[in-house]
Amino acid sequence: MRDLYRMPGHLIRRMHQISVSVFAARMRAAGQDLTPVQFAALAALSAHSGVDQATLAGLIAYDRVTLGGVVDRLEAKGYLVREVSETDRRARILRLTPEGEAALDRARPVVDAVQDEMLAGLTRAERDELLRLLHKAAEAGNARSRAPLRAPQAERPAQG
Amino acid sequence: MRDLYRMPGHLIRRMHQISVSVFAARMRAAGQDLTPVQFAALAALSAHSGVDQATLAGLIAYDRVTLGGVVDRLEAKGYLVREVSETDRRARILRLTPEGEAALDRARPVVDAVQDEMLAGLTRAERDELLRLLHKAAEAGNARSRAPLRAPQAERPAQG
DNA sequence: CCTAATTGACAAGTATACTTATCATAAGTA
DNA sequence: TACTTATGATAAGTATACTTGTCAATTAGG
Repeated sequence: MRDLYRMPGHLIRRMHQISVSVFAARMRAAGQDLTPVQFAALAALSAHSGVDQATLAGLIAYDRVTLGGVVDRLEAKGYLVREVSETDRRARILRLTPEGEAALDRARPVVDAVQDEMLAGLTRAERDELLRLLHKAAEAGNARSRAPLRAPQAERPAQG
Repeated sequence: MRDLYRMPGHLIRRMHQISVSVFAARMRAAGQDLTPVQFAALAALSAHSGVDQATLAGLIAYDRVTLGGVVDRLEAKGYLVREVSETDRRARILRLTPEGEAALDRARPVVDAVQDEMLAGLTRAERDELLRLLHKAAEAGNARSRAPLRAPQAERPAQG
């Protein structure tokens, strides 16, 4: 069997762990209080205001049940509001509040810095190549995930 | 700000999600019941029998508290035993049972198959390059993780 | 030797990230 | 229209994956 330390699964998990750790550290240093999924939800909601929870989950590739809890916490922070849809009373329509938009704008530069720091060990060319390979592999594996990405086609072309 | 779908953090998370999903599906199909971290713990313990929990956590780059719960569940399954160390009464020495060794041996080929399936969209050359880049980035980011890898130097040379 | 700092393990709390099941509502078909 | 299926949301349960705090035991320094 191949060495644990050479397994794609192990290395992906390590990079995810590093990513989450750097994200938390940078957010904390900036005096902000958003988790990665909370940021993703705010960003997607800003671009697609008025979608329901299930649609938002698809836009950022999260399980609907998981996203329900995330939305709970964002609502508690006053960053978004839930309204019952007028056309489908099962659905909850989500909208950012001005506070939510402000929190998102504050977070954007911090999140950009996180992306650079987590790949600090790679040259620029290597980062580009890693990004290309991850994008290709993630696209190919989308259906194998429990929560496939369901984004507008225009936003996820086949190659980066 | 760069597109969410092009962010390293997002793509890493997606690949992790796909990895975990494929792992669970393959394990289930094989009639086995191990999670990724449980497998990693068994594999590391098989190679380093008799280490304590904190050392095992370092060997697979997990938080000590998290690993405590993992070990609880492996103990409940009868895959390992905990003994108080004779040289340090704070420490719990871990050893695989024959059932644990058997479960590990059954899992190995399944886990190997998972590694291939999660990168199904890439050519062999691309997989090798992705692995190299992930290894390099993970090594560089090790200290930025909350639970750095503390493996014997011989088992993690700088390049794969 | 004695105090201080460290370490191994665990408790409690938070936040994902899933599972299955349930409920209400919608949409489809006969 | 009646029946069936599908869907949006939530509840309950499991398993990470961390945080801080506590306790006991060990080690290091003076």
